[in-house]
Order: sequence, then structure tokens, then C-alpha cells
Amino acid sequence: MVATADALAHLNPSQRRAVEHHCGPLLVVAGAGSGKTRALTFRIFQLIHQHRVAPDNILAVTFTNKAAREMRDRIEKLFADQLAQQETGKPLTALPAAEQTQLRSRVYKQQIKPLWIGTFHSLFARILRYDIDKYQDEQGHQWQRNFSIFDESDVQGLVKEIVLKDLNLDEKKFNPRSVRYAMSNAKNLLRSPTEYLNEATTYRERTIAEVYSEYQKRLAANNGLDFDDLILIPTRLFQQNETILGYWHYQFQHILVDEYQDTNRTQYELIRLLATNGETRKEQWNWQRRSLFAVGDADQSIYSFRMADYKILLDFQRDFGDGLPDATTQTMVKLEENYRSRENILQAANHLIAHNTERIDKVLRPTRGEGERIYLYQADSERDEAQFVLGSILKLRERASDLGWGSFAILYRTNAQSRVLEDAFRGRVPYMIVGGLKFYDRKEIKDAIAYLRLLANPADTVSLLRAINTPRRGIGKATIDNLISAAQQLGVPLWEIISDETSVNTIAGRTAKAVNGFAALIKGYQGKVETSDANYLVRAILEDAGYLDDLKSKGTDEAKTRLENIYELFSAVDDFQREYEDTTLAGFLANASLASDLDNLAEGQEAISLMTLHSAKGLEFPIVFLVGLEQGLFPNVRSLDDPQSLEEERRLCYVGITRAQERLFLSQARQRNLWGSTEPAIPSQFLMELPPELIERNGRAVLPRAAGHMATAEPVTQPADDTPGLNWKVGDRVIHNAFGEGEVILLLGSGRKQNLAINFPAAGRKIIDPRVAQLERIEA
DNA sequence: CTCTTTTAAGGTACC
DNA sequence: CTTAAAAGAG
Repeated sequence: MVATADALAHLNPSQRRAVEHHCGPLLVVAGAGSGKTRALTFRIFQLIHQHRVAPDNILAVTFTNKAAREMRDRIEKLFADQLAQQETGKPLTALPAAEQTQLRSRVYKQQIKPLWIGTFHSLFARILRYDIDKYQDEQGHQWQRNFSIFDESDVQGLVKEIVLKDLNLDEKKFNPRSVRYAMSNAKNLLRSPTEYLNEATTYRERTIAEVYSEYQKRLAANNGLDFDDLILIPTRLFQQNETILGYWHYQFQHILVDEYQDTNRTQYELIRLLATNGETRKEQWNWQRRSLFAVGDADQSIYSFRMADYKILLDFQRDFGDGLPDATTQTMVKLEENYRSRENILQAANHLIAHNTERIDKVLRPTRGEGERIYLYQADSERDEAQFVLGSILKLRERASDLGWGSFAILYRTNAQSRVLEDAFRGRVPYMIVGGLKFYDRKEIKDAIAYLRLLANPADTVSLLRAINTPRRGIGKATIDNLISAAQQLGVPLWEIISDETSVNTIAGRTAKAVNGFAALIKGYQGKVETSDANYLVRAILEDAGYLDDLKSKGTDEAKTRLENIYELFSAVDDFQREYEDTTLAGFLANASLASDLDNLAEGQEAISLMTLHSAKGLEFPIVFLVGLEQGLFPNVRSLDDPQSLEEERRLCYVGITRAQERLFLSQARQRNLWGSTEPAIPSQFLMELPPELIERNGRAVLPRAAGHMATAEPVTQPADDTPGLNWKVGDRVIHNAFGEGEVILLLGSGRKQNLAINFPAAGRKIIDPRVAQLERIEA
């Protein structure tokens, strides 16, 4: 009890309001570094401990497995500490290690394990393992509970086959990647193939609808689902089946959603259904014993390219809340105190983000000292930039020897930028690329997983085709084509043909022996799936399949690395069995296909982190370098003529700045080598949107105000306010810091929404928001 | 069926 | 420039 009171005493009033919230809807607007995870974990603890909610009545949705793991861990600590106080009168950390472990495992069993904490995908995959057989598909497709989850490359393969082979479309016009992207977007907007077709207006869209429809058919034939389906199908199921929805609505009395600004329409609908039981009349909602608790920050919304929509967060008050103005509302709390960064860093962040238009009014209030100024370096080239980063890190470590390598992070806009940095670092300082190639995306791991998926779900033809000739067994294209065509004519999964010796002998001729041998191998292990542990199965089948010997006999460095990765997979299975107390193959597979990074292995390592700004979200580092602040790189070219995406780039910059605790370094190169040719580079407009007095520049760095065009060096103040604009008219001559001189050729919209179409002789025609872009009118 | 040469594409990325 | 996938040759 003491622990609880103590813990709550350390919260600020807003955090306290969030944590003590019991029933009803609440939106927590949580700025960067404001103790958001703390609010979430304390609240869950509070619900169970104070309000006696059963842990399995709580659903907490996060966006990454890592966030889920962290929350679990922190709640476990809260309970263990509470229990320690209660039983021994001492805090947990004062107990001997063995007792701590024992206490934590008790807490884990009772309070933590039953909690439904996880990502949308893992939680709803779990629900589908119970209920997918009751789902009525619009096109009559069916799935079984042992479905496979297809990852992006499996899916790309399927789409490619449909586009190029089945429908024989022009690869240039219907690039499989962009078709796949369109389909994913459709799913994230809750559109079935039929609905997508009905809304299609162009030939392209109608064709994509056809691919989409065929794609679903192929997925179902494999008893497979893609990631989007893990959200879409439960949503459909809940829409169509009152009983099932009612069951889960009753199950999840308290729903918490983290990173609410990153939800898409389908996820929103799913949450809405669960919270309201599908009841549309607000007055019928029963908040007596339940709650909906959404946490997020619209200023950190950086995933609209994958259909995340921060307007869902902005609409929370209207959708679920009391809809009252910010000052009086009971259904929104803002966490504005920042415990992470120095004041100078926060001022810069606040100043930058104020240039965006559609926001919930919010600032980050500093709680720590001012700190040093932000350092801006103008480099001659990207190589000079890398040298600057390296030099600065070495210098800082000289001055403060207690700064570990892990204190540094280098953030960039595009992955391609990492190479130059790596070249500068290699052999000199320890570094790691965060994000890069995922463990489960590696070829050898995908091969191994294909074998396992085939054991669990024989209908999974995608995995079958991957495994059948890996390692090479002399089963070639011709044989496989014949087998596939037989399966298609009979309308059965390929495995049905391959597993029948007589059929194989008839169809495969000379290679029949090899195919039958493969079939016998798989059959032997399929018989053991129910009775054997996953860690035995994975080792045994790869050994028996000759996969390990194949790698061993190659002897190249590459093969050695691959072999090491396979061994790493073996220990991942062991870890999984220990952590989740689940030895089934199905359990491991579900976890593996949804796992993103085994990179947390590297967590303890002391190394400089290199990553994209997107990967940096949710992380923090004492010292942050934000590199490549150049127009066209960051903000990215594709956002320059679209005010909406430009705002997203600005949010991305905001996310980058707010990762820094102590010091922030910015850099920009005057020319950059991109795809072989050297291009001159213009400083990013974001640099001009920072308060100049907080920036310290190296001799050469000059803020990019072309002399004479910017009359004043005043900080840019609130360009988004209500000033009616500068009365733009057609024919006005302007100068833009990226596009040069141009002429306004059209006014679009009016008032606050007014945009300008401008013809730039140097850059073509662009549509520009004069409140956002750095635009100067040239007096005639 | 496998190895070599050619060609194309390269924004961000969660699960 | 670099890497990956596709086509072409043995």
C-alpha cells in the first residue's frame, strides 16, 4: 500500500489525473518525454490494485512489441514492489536477488500473464485463433484457425504473380509494389475488394480491384493472412456477428490505446466496436464499469504514408468525449511537462512545431536546466559531415570520459545516408545500425520458418514452394509447374498432390524420387507437431532436410554467418519457450511472424546508434546528431509541393529534436553525392524555423536567408495564426528558398486554407501553402 | 538446372 | 554508386 501512495506522490497533477481515471473515456495528450508510459503503466496497476479489475479484463494496445514488453515489465515491477512492501516491509530492491526473482514470477503468473497487452496485430491474431472459422467472407473465402501470417515479401511475391502471370498486366503501369501499396491502403481504410471496385473511378483502380480480389482468393487458398487482415478481419467479424462482438466487448472492460495518433481507420473502427459494443447511440453507451483510454500526440504523427490518421486523435473528444472546450473538458488531459530534454532543445522543438496548422494546442514545458545551445554545422560535403559527427563524438568523450558510446545517436531521413557515416566510423568507433535488415527477414531464417509453417499449415503453398528445393534437391521449375497445374485443376492445395506418392510418380517422372523424399520428410514431422516441442522440431527438421549440412559444406563467410543466424534462431525458440511457457510450434510461429527486432540483443552493447528518424520514435539519447538538413532530403523532395506532407516532415523533425536529452547537433552539407552525381544542396527550411538565438554556428554556417529577401532576422512567429494572409494575387512575383523565383498563376481556396499555384521557371509548377513555405514576395 | 551477366531502382516502416 | 532481382547462357 505504501508503495502505491509513494508512487502516486511522484506524479504531477496531470499525470495523476490520467492515472487515477477509472471509468469512461479519456484522451491523454502526451507530449514527447512527458511520462506517457509511466501514466499508462501506473494506470493499469491502479485499475487492478485499487479498483479490483481482473487483469484479463484489460486490453492495452501498443504499436511495437518493444513497447508492450516494456509496459509488462514496468507493471510487473510495480506489483513486485508493492508485494515486497506488504510482506517484508522493504522495497523490492532491498531483497536478495533470489527472492526478487521469486516474487516477480509470482506477480507474473497472477497479474501480468493474464493481461491483454500487445500490438494490434498480436492481440487480434490471438483472437482470430479462436474465432476466424466463424468469419463470413464477402467472397465466400474461408480460413482455418491454423492460418499462416504472410510477411511483406511473401505478399509481394503473390501480388507479383497475380499482376504479371494471372492478369498479364503491364509491369510499368501496374508496378506490383504500388499495386500492393494500394491494396494495403484499401484494407487500412476498411474496404473489401467489392467496395474498392464500387468506389473505383479509373481503369487503374478497377484493375487494382481485380488484383485485390484475386489476391484474397490466393491468400485463402493458402490459409494465409497478411498483416492488414489481422486487423481487418476481426473488424468485419465484429461487425457481422453480434454474439462474438458481445463476448469480446464484455471481456475487455478497460481498453487502453497507446500512440493513438498512429491508428488507421480500420483500427479505429475495431476499437470503437469493442468499446461501444457496436452501439451508435452515444446515450446508450454504458461507461459504468468500463473505460477507453487513448494516449497520443498529434505532433508526433509520422506514419500517414501507411494510412495512420492523426485526425482520429483530434476527433476523440467528438467521438467519445464530452466535446467541451479544452479548458472545461473532463475527457481530456494534457501532459506538457517534459522530463527529458534541456530547455534550449525544447524551445527549439516548440518553435518549430508551431509552424504546423492542424494541432491540439500544446507546448512542452521544461523541467530541467537550460543546457547548452544547439550546434549547427555546415559541411562541405556528406563526407565532411560524417567527419564532423565523428570528431564531435571523440571530442565530447575526451571532455566527459563517463560518456559511453551508447549515449550517442545519429538520426537521418533516409537509410541511404547511413553508408557515408559507416565508412567514417568503421574500425574507429563501435556503432550499430538500428532498424536495417530484420532478423526474421534474413533469407536463411525465412527458409527455416518456411519449413515450420509448412508443418503447422500444410495448405501454405507459399512456404511449400520455398522449402521444396532449399537446399537444392533437383526439383526444378518444370516439375513444380506440372505439380501446381495438377493441383489447380483439382482445386486442392499443392500439398495434397505432393503428399500422394502415386500422383507424384505419375506427374513428376524422373524427379518423383526427390519429391517423394521431400514429402516423406515433411510428413514424418507433421505427425510430431502436436506431441513435440518447437525447439526439438526446428532443430530436427533443418538437420534432416540437409539445410545445415548444405551451409556447412559451403564454407564461405556468407554461409558461416547464415549458419550462425540459424543457431540464433534455435536459441530464439528456446527463449520463447521459457518466456511464454509455451512449447507449441504454433505458439512460436505466431510470435515469430509478428516479431520485428531481435536487435534488442544489442541493447546492452555500448555502441553509437545510427537510425532513421522514423526508427528513433519513442527513444531518447543524451546526445543526438540530426544530419542531412537539406531541402529535398529533409524535408524530402516528395513533400515539397504538398503542404500536408510538408507538415508531416516537420513533425518528423520535431520527433528528431525531442529525442535529445542534453545536447543536439544539427548538420547540413553544401553539396551531396546522391546516386553517383554530386548535387548542390540548399539548407533545410526547418533550420530557419528554429529560434536563431538558440543556435550556435560554426564559422561557415549561415542561416539560409538570402540577403535582401528576408528583411529581418526575427524568429518566424506563428505563420499559422489568423492573419488573413498577404492578399496574394495572380501575377505576384515570389522567391522561394528552394525553387528560386516564380510567378503566382492561380489562387486556390481562400482564407486560412488558401494555397498558391506558382510557376517556377527553374522547378516547374508547384502548389504551395504561403503560411508554411518560406516565400517572399518581390515588389515589382 | 545452375551459374553469370544485365538491368532497374533506390522515402519513411510498424506488425 | 550500390544492391537486388530478372533474364540469358552454358
